[in-house]
Amino acid sequence: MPRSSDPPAPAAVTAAARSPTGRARRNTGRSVLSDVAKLAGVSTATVSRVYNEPDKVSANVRERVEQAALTLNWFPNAAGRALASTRSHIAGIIIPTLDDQVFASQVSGMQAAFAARDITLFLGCSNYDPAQALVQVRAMLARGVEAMAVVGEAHPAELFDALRLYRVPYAVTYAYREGSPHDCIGFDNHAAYAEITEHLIGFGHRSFAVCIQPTRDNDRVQARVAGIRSTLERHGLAVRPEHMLEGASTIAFGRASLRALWQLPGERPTAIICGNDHIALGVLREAEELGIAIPAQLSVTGFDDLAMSRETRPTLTTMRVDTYEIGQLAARHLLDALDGKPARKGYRVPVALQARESTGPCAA
Amino acid sequence: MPRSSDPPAPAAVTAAARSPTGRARRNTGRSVLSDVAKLAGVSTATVSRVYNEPDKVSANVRERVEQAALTLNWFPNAAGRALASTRSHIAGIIIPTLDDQVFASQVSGMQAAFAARDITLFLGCSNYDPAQALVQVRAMLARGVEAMAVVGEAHPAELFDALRLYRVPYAVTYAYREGSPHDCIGFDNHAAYAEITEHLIGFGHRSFAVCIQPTRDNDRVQARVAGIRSTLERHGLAVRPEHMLEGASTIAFGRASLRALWQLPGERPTAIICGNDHIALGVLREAEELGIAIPAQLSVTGFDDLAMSRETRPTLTTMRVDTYEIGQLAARHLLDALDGKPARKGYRVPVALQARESTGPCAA
DNA sequence: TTGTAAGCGTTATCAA
DNA sequence: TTGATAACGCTTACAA
Repeated sequence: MPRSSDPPAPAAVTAAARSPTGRARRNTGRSVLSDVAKLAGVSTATVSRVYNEPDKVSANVRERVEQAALTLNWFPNAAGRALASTRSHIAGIIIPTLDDQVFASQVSGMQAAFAARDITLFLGCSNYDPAQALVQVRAMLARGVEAMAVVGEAHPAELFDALRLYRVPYAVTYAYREGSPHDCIGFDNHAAYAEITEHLIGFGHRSFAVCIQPTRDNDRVQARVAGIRSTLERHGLAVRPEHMLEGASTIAFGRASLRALWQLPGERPTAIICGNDHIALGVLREAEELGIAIPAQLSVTGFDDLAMSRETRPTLTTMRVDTYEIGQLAARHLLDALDGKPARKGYRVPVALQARESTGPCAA
Repeated sequence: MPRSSDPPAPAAVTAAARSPTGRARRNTGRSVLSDVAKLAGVSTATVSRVYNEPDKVSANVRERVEQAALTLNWFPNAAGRALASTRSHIAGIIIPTLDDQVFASQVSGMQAAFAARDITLFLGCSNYDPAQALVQVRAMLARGVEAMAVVGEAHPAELFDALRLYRVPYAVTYAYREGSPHDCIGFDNHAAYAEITEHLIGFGHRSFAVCIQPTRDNDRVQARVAGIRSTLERHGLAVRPEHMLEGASTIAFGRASLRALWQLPGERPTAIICGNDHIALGVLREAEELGIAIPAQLSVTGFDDLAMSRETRPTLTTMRVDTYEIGQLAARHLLDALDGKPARKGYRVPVALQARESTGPCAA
């Protein structure tokens, strides 16, 4: 066989490299397992064992093989390995976007936990588009992922169907919902926003505005809005339609929202519940500009507890969530599933309200 | 063959599934290409063509194959495909950490650009540890990545040797250095900090402090410090050793640094150059606490131009870098290399100084 | 345009 | 403990 690592051979070999009807052998310059076997004077099976079941090989042989591999600069090819075994050592995660720190750190947590078990992570971003998420999941299945994590439940049924059809263990992250058909690893968005709402109602607020991310195709945000609504309802309250604003999770949206709310005719809200700290920071900033006293005239809440939120004047009341931990827990949950361990249905990760200066008694 | 998708067969088949000396056929319940071929009544080659060179197949046959694939719920297995062709359709990127937005958005840019060409991205985080970076690169090579991006040049020689040995096109991102042996796609850290320093010198500052990330194993930060130093030197100036502070890129480090600097005996700096906006935001915040007037008493600069930096009082002078674009450019550069297009040595991405309120004339 | 069959680099079964 | 070899699921050179 005309391998680069073979001993020098007559030119005629080139012709012999062609099999009767098959194609010519490719010459990549890369050594393969059989080269190592030849150099070490053992069979391919033995070389394989050295790397997969080392203690089934005598120390002497093992050393010879490792030496040979080193000289030839060889390491196992993952595609070949995946094909021959049933394991790909690949897991996948689909997140909406890396531009949001909460998802980035979730990926970070999964990555670390999987790496400790020699599993590499395929990353896909759906850009909040269910269709893209489905495409990405299909691509990952084709790549033979052994496990998958997807953010949220708001995905096409085909997505979960495919995962089940191919028996790939998966977890829904970031969101935890009682009664979900999936293994959820995250927090209860509904409860978290109910808690925020109660916190404000406790201060005597009765007129609320909400500045939040787009609800479309986003079960987490929908749950949050539902949490706010049902809590208010229990107190005989509701958010006026014109006080319900959806937009990007940016400082700019927060600023624009407050300005718009303040220009509206009629009664002004005394509390604004924001979809995250970026939006809330924008509201705080615009309030300063408009001369609105916080919390005297207006209470503001965020979500995520960015480092910045402890530093603003006034400091921001928000909810702390450990997304890195969510990633780690999800990875461990999936690893357990791969190990055939009895599976828990999921984990509810706790959130912690950080009551700070931006919320206070209602003046009105 | 005992495939789940095969027509019902006599029980005897189970025995026949064993080849004379080989192992039994695996029964995964998953259809494979040959199942599709059988169902469509064509050869395996034809099925393959339908997906790889569709116009070499008659419309009639193509339709039959696609129908069969649909019924069997089949799609090509990436490992098999990678093994048979020479393409894996995988690229890799190694970044220090996802916790820093600049790297997260770089990954985001690469991901998008690669996805448009049907290439999936393997993600690795080195946690600023050269040894981990090397391990990750090796893992990616084993997985058959077709191209790689690594952040920065400060990596073990073996890392780049391995990449070259296996002829995997790679790019060094985030940093651009004239005369680098690698294809660099990023900005010139040295020049960027030289520009910041000149900006401050132009305001008459002569006593500087630097609050920056750890320089160890980090060529980008080293280049920044060198940029500051050489610029000062040209003006006969230097940073006193006690005014040179290294630490995490956090608000907390910024705050602690300013407090420490202000407690130091001797002449105080009139300008502080920070390694990024987080640190600078901390300095700004602590200055407010300590009653230090900015920029009257002290000028402060950041780096990265976070959205927040436009919103603080005073607003922060900083440098804008488009890291998402760096990711996109890197991906395109690597795609060009894969396409065999004439390779540019790299790209120098521009940075733009955002002169804002936190810098001004030196009062001293 | 379509079919045949070797070959991609491993693992795993069975026999020695 | 080690070796021989089929099989993993696909692509591709060549023949038809």
